[in-house]
Amino acid sequence: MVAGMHQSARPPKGRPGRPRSVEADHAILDATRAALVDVGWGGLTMGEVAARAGVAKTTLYRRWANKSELVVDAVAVLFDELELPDRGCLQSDIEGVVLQFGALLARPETKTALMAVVAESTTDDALRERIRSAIVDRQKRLVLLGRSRAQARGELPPDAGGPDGEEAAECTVGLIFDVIAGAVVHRLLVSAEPVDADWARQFTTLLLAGLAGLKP
Amino acid sequence: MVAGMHQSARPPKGRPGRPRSVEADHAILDATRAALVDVGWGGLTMGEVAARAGVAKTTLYRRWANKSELVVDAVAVLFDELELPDRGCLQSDIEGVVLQFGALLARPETKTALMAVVAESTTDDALRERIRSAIVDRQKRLVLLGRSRAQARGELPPDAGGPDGEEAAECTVGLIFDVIAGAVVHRLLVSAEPVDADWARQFTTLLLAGLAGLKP
DNA sequence: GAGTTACGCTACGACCTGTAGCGAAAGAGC
DNA sequence: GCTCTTTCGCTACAGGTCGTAGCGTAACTC
Repeated sequence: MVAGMHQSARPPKGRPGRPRSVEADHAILDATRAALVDVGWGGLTMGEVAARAGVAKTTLYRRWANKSELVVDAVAVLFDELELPDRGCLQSDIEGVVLQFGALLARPETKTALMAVVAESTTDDALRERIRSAIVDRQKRLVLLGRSRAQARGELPPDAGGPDGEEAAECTVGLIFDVIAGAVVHRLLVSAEPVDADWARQFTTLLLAGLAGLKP
Repeated sequence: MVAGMHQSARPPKGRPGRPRSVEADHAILDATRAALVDVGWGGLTMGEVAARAGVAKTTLYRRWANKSELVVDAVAVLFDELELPDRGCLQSDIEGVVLQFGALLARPETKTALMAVVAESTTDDALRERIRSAIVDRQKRLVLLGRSRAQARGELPPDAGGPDGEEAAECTVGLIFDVIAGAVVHRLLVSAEPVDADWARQFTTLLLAGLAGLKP
């Protein structure tokens, strides 16, 4: 389990009253993922999650306002398993993380849930913020790490030292993140084709060399 | 209006019986888009669409099996407006289409609907096929056109003539499509930041020159 | 005119949502 | 131990949506 929980309120302080059951938390999130596998986002209901978790429906509503927020927390922990392997060169590092991300998104829970909550977040600002803090922003670390590692190896130029250097670097990180994550998501969910070693290599080559240098 | 309709069955043949009302078709699709703007995907109901269109709810169900299929047809026509401007060089052509695609995805109808139907399609094969034929495949023409135009200009190498040349070319087109569409979608819907001229230029530069040549 | 199909309307059972009220359980502080 | 506070499971509920069935009527073909 990772440091930060994403729940609405986190009362495990030394305050009076019966504390919230941590087992119930785990049971609910596990049940949510299991139900997503079986019935998908469209068929998921709060009642069924409660039944699977062996918990009253009211308990769910005491912690999450609706289905979307629950599902975000249920799948968020899966994304924390991602890590950047050190394979010695930037190309291999990127291929590795692309394959990991592809494998994660190929799982039925994440596949059906991620796009759904993103869709819902277009009309729900609180949900978008929750997605950002619980999932998206946490994964930018991979881009930052890979970037600094490549800079240390001399594969990428170091950060510009100028006054706007830092801002430009952050902007570039966002761009790279959108390109990598976007391409993998689109390949898997829209084009519905697998993210395998061949595709990862081809994509990474394009990312590193560009269209101009694609066919040497 | 574009050549092919995407409806389930298209009976305007010379067959007996009362023909389906074309005005009802348009009214329903218009009402669907309008309702998407007002209430978003989550708040959209078949009953409301019917009421807005001035049509009985049963009429909707006679043509579309569910909300997802209706929405796919409602937004599909918007994507046919995309076209590849001829601005003289590959970089400008790509920037132009990226900006167009970004503007289209920034509209509230498409923003809230596209991800939702894709999410639903992960557990509904018929829906995925409908999305593919009504939206996705139709836009690959842009990549193909831009590619052949760039080849004619000498900006990209011509198709390999070998036995696997055609297959490799098709594979590359798919890759480029996933990268462009994926990056724009991710930027707009996940990162929730605008696709403006600056970003389009930065992204296109990365796409053409690659990470290696990003900061000259 | 006969046959066929689409339309609007109403009604309906099944389901999901989100909330309220209750008594019981599980902690903190004294 | 005792009180206070909060959570828990349970039941019940109003409101809304889904998708279908049945009916009489409208529109079109042959």
